[in-house]
Amino acid sequence: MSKSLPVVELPVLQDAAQCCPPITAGALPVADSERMAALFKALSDPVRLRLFSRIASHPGGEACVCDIQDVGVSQPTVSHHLKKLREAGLLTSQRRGTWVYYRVEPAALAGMSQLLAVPS
Amino acid sequence: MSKSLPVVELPVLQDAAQCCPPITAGALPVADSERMAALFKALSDPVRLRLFSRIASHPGGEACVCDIQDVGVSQPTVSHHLKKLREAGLLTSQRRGTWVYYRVEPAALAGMSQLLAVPS
DNA sequence: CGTCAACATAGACGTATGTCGAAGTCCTTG
DNA sequence: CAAGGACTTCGACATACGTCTATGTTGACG
Repeated sequence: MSKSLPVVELPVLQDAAQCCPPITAGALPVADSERMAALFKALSDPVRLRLFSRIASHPGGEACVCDIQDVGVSQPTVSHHLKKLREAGLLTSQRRGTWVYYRVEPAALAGMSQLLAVPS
Repeated sequence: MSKSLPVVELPVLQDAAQCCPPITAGALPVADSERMAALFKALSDPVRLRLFSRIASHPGGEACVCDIQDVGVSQPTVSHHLKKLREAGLLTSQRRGTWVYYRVEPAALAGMSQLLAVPS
């Protein structure tokens, strides 16, 4: 356990991109519902959603924790939420020197977007 | 408390439709993050997501509980999940005779879709 | 009016979640 | 090598959640 960050781990994602047709197009199979529900669960906390939005909208497409950690909770809690988002496959992280940078995993975002796409 | 179903109640929704620009466009304000997180939370359970998809894709745009209740959990649990989805503003319900019909609230779906829209 | 079917509510129970303070890891810099 | 900053991990805690069985409520129909 002396090794450092796993760097990446997209358990849910896999191929969430071409995962699912729009939810209005047909009943979602069980397996897909579990994968997609895990993604939505990652966004189901206000603090987590704000962290995600800050990273997604950050110039350069990435942000270090120090850039986004003023969200009203303690720093360990921020770290905990970022871990959840990473484990869900919504973010990837990379350490560069002193700082750890997070960026959005485009395929995961695309998967959710596609599922919730409205007919027109 | 002898009255029947409230029929509708869109607490979160309100104007979730024109709520938020894409998450990639800027940091989400606290209030918006709370409203949108509540919507995602409603979809964060596999059973609930499947119920929602069944209603969303049902011919005529609506479905009675009897049409969709075979999702592997007990009938009260189905009822509980539908209530959660309704309270979140994702569904509306209407009793007609013996059956209760659920349909998707388009504005709520549109709000989430818009928030998760990808740049492309 | 009695009965049945469709659905909702109540209550209980185990588990998951969000939060914090304290302590640990890892890298930089003097 | 010592010190400090940037994060993460650990352990504890209160609360929320998903599920069930049992019980209500509501409307249709004989």
